[in-house]
Formats: sequence, C-alpha cells, structure tokens
Amino acid sequence: MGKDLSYKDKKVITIGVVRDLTGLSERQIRYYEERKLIFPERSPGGSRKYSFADVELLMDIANKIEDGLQTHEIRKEMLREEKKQNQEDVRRKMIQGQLNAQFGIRKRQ
Amino acid sequence: MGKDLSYKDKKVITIGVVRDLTGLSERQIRYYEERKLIFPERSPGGSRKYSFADVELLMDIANKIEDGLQTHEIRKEMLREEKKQNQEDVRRKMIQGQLNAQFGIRKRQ
DNA sequence: CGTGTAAGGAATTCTGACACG
DNA sequence: CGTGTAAGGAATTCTGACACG
Repeated sequence: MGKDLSYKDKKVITIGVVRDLTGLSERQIRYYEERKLIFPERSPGGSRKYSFADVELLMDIANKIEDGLQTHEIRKEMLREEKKQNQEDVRRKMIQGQLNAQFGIRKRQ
Repeated sequence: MGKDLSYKDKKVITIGVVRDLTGLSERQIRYYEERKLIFPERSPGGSRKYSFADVELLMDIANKIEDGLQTHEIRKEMLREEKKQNQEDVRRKMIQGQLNAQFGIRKRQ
C-alpha cells in the first residue's frame, strides 16, 4: 500500500526541460493542459512540474495532432482508454480478493 | 550501442526540486558539486540539471556527512568504487570478446 | 482551433563574498 | 570544513490578451 511512485511518474520536470525533451513550444504544452490532456503539478510558487510519463504522453498527443485529430477527440480517446484500464484493474482486484478469501491474506513483497 | 539513458540517469531536475526531494539546502547541494562529489549538467542559461541517480547520490552523501566523514574522504570512497566498477566492466567485456571471437558476433537484443 | 507573440510581473537560479568556527 | 545569509543580476515561468484563420 502507498508505494512511492517510480521515477517515471514523479512530477519533477519544469516546462523548459519538457520543451527541450519534446520539441513542443511552451505555448503548445500549456494549451494541451488547458484542453485537459495533461495534468502537471505545481510548485509552491506556481511553476508546472511534469513527469517522464507526461513527456511521453505529450509526444503521443503531438503525433495525434499531426494526424489531424482535434484536442477534444484526443481527450475522448484518452478517457476511453482510461476507462478500459480501470475495468481491468477492477477485474484484477476481484480475482485477488477471491484468492485472499480462499487462501488468506498474503502480502506480495 | 548509444542506448539512450533511462529515466534514472537523465539530467532534467532543477535544484529547487532536488532541494525538496532530498531535504538538503541549495547551498549544500552546490557545495558538494564544488567538492567534486556530484556533476549536474547545465541548461543553456546556466541552470543546474540533476538526475534521479544524482538525487540518490546526494542522500548517500548527506548520510556520510552526518556520520562525520569529510567531503574529501567521501570523494576518495567514490573514486575507489568507481574504479572497482570499471574493472568489473573491463572483465565483463573481455569475456564477451572471447565469446564473440569463438562463436561470432551476436547482438544481444 | 491551435499556435505565435509582446507585456509585465513574480518565482527561480546564479555567482562571489562575508560570517562562524 | 561545512553551511547560512544578504546582494544583485540573469534566466525561467506565469497569466491574460491580441492576432491569424
């Protein structure tokens, strides 16, 4: 429980570095946030912080934009995938619950 | 050949985030660099960029300082470990070379 | 719709130095 | 030796707006 996120998911990268890593403009990066495609954290002072996972997501988004998709379509795609992922999680947890009920609680290390 | 570094080794984190991640002061972080214990990259504008590996290294350094070690002792320790690591690498590569000579070049995927 | 840009301000980082010890 | 701090400046980031289309 409460496992600390791996490097990939830690939000530690500022927008300038993300710009360099992705090749996108800061304007584009902020705009995709405005359109609810990406969700950086904020420093106490208000600076955006991104993870490596965010960087990869941004490159996916950029590809889809190039393919002519609009941001709201990309958003719908993402929500669909998220939903599917949640369903898989639920199924996995239900099976785990069954196993625990049968054989007792055993924490995986 | 030329494999791109994993997340752990990419220098993308600014000093403020490193401060928050390690609990060290910016002064301390810069000082350990001055003492050649840590080697951040620089942005075009001159800002330091650290990797997650650097963050972990800084926490090791902090522990050793607390144990009363001086920076130059810590540096010697690190150089010793680095040397040992290099020797291991050489040995590994020599063995690989032998195998290639015997059985031909085969790239590991 | 998606992106560029100029504007003004605030947060962030930098260096070199003085201080304590 | 290791660290804190005030100082001044430069790089970085922020927001809201106008522009094009």
